[in-house]
Amino acid sequence: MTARPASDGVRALRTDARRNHGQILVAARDVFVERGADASLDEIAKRAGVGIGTLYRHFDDRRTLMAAVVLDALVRTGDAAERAIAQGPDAFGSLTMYMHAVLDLRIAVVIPVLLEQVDLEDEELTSARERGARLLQQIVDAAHEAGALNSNVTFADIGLMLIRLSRPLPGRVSGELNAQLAHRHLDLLINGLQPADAAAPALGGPALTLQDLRELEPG
Amino acid sequence: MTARPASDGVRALRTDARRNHGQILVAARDVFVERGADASLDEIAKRAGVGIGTLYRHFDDRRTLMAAVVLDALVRTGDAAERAIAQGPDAFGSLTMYMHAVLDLRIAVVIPVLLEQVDLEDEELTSARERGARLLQQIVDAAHEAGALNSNVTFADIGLMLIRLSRPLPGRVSGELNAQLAHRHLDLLINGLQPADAAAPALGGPALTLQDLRELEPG
Amino acid sequence: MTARPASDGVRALRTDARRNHGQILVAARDVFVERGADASLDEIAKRAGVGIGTLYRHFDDRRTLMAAVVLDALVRTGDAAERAIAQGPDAFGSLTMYMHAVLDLRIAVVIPVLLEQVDLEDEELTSARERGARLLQQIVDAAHEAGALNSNVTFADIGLMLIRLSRPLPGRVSGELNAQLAHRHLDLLINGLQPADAAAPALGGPALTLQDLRELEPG
Amino acid sequence: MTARPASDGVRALRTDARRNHGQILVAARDVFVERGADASLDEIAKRAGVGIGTLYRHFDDRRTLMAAVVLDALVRTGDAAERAIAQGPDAFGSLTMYMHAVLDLRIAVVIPVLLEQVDLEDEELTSARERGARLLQQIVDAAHEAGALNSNVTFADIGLMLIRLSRPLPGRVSGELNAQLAHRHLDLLINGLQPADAAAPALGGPALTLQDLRELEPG
DNA sequence: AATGAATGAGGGTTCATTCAT
DNA sequence: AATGAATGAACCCTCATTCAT
Repeated sequence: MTARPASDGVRALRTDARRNHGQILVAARDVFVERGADASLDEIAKRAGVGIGTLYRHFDDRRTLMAAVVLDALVRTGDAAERAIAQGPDAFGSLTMYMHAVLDLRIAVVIPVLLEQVDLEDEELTSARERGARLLQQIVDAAHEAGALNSNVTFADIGLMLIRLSRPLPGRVSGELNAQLAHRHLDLLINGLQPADAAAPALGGPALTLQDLRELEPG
Repeated sequence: MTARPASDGVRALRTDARRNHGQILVAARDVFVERGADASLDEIAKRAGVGIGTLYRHFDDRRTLMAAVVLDALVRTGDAAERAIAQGPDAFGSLTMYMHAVLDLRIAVVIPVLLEQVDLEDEELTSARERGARLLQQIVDAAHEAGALNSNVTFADIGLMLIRLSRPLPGRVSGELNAQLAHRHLDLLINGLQPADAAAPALGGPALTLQDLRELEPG
Repeated sequence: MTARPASDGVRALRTDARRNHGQILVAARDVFVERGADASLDEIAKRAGVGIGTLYRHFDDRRTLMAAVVLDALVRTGDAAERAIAQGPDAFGSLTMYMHAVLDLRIAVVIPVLLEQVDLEDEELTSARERGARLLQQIVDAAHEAGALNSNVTFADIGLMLIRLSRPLPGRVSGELNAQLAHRHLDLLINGLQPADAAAPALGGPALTLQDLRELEPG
Repeated sequence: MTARPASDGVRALRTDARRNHGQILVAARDVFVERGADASLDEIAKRAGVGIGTLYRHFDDRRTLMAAVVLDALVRTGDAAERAIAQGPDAFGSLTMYMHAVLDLRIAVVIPVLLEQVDLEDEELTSARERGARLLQQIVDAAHEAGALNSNVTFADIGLMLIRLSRPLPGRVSGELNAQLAHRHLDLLINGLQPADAAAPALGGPALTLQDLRELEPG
């Protein structure tokens, strides 16, 4: 009943492989966020500290790797939806909590970046997408029923605006600032541009001036 | 009144060159919009009906070409601002008119696409940017003074949201639908998510369902 | 008579190893025949049901494996020669029996495929080759002595024509058809192109038309 | 009516390009014959004295290059058929003249080597193939009608035997020797293995001994 | 002795840029 | 000034071989 040495050996190897798998996934996510969907796989391998061949052993090709990164992000997004449903103070509160949570998942930025090139036939991916969609639909429906959400606003509007807000802004915008601005602009969307009634909270995130903007740009 | 022969020759050449310059610029804009910032310069040259060498004679390199395309778009954006100031019914009306007009400038989509890779040191570009910024600042200030715009909302918020809204959505979204959704989402931003008071207009653009979304996706 | 436990363990391992050795050899022969000399060793290992590492434990490198496959084919070819000598109706009959038998050894196709890349220094290989050569020489000599074989035709002519006939034809030619055509063309060689005297047997194998040929081709 | 300088310039450039085109084609033919259909395109480019990019400018990809090499060979084969028809002493003489001529076209060896990987949809290729087939069919028909060719022997038999005879033998066989052996083995095929009647000519090419063969082999 | 993960060189292909004409 | 051929670096991907377990 005691594990034999050989068995130990095998397990150790698998541990290595699993570590590599994880490292590649993390590196891919980071590099895709930084460099876009065209990032070099060589750079990802280097960042993960493995050879390019190892990357290919773990992921059949570029699209497979992208699909894995997207899958990871989708699963986490679904989890966020469940938390928002469970913990939101009311229907509209769940909706805004969900939207901010998705933006907090820095991982989510890869979804719009990679979605274009990924194989949606993949079963795991499909089911993660459907779970996420189902949960968001549920959140939207609840907000509609509570009369808290403009009845014109659909599930797709929420999803697409999250994609717009998740995308890193062009130029020399740091990840940190990107995240702050995403939340600020989400507040803007929630409140609308016109002056809020007294109860509405102030916008979060930095109120950039023209000068600030200029300094962010590449050159 | 009659030009001398030699001068004719020179002037004729310049005319040719100018025509080529314009054709390349138009082709570049179109190709960048269609294929993204990574489009092949060969394709642009072909589309413009010139050799790749001619393209390089007119634009030192890829970034220079991109800068020229962006400059053109910025100038048109500035023009739109002037029209919105002159023609808007009131301060807030000028602001919304400006924002919709920028989205209408299909050319504007190249700004976010190309901005990342462009040399902002360029003098013409800088001055076009400053003119545009000055005019937008003027519009924003007027709306603030009229008490029609949430005082937290800055010039940068407006500019960045326009960038977010201008970007083509990922997936199989046609140019047409992209434009409609941009306007719809701008309305959303203007009104906020919560139920509007009776006076607010309905959202424009298509109210997509989950099913619609799915059909747009690649795969 | 009872083996000691320790010895059992060792012998058991050797049995395993021997089984693997054989499986790899069979898989290599099949894969080389199917995919040509460039076949991937990974595929061979998979086909043999072993890890690639195991393949390399048994065969130092690609050429060693090829040499082993060739050796096996050479041994069988030698056996066929012995049978032809023993069983042929007469000297010329032994020769034709031998030639058809070699073509029947589907294994023989690997000889021309692999011969280019194999290390002929190998001792076992050399001796198998010499045995085969000796036996064929004996067959040829007998046919010459019987006056049944054109005296210009040498051992090498026979051997090389067998190589030519064994090679799979290019294009979408099935293994089955390849075999039939090899035999047909051997008959052609035996009889010559000109009309045979009445006693000569008809050609075996399919008489392909131009149309048949066209359908065999890739594209 | 005198050519203008500019026109000269253009023509000169085209001359360069045409020279490169030809050089690449020749290099490809040689390298494919030497190294087989898997030869590295880099080596071909190097042999032709051009960069790899130049090779790709002239030939879209590997298959296109192969198709061009094959086309060239097919055209020359067709020409040989026409000459054999015009110059042969009689029907059977035209056939043997044709067969020897095809073997003389060292170029023809690339046909079997490359045929597997080439796009037969190509129009030029198709028409060259059909011309060649038509002419060979005509030669075969004439020989049949003259009663000089075994009536069992079809067009396809001739074509396939030429493919078998054209293929370079495996091992360290020089191009020169390969050619000689091909002709010798063609004579063998024409005459058959059994002793010829007095009128038949002796075999051409070297009568290799076992020892000769051994020295040809790799190792 | 077996395993299969890791490696990295090498091949095909694309494309920005240069340069001879 | 226009042309388009040439170049070669860079990228994706495959596979023979090594090595830790």
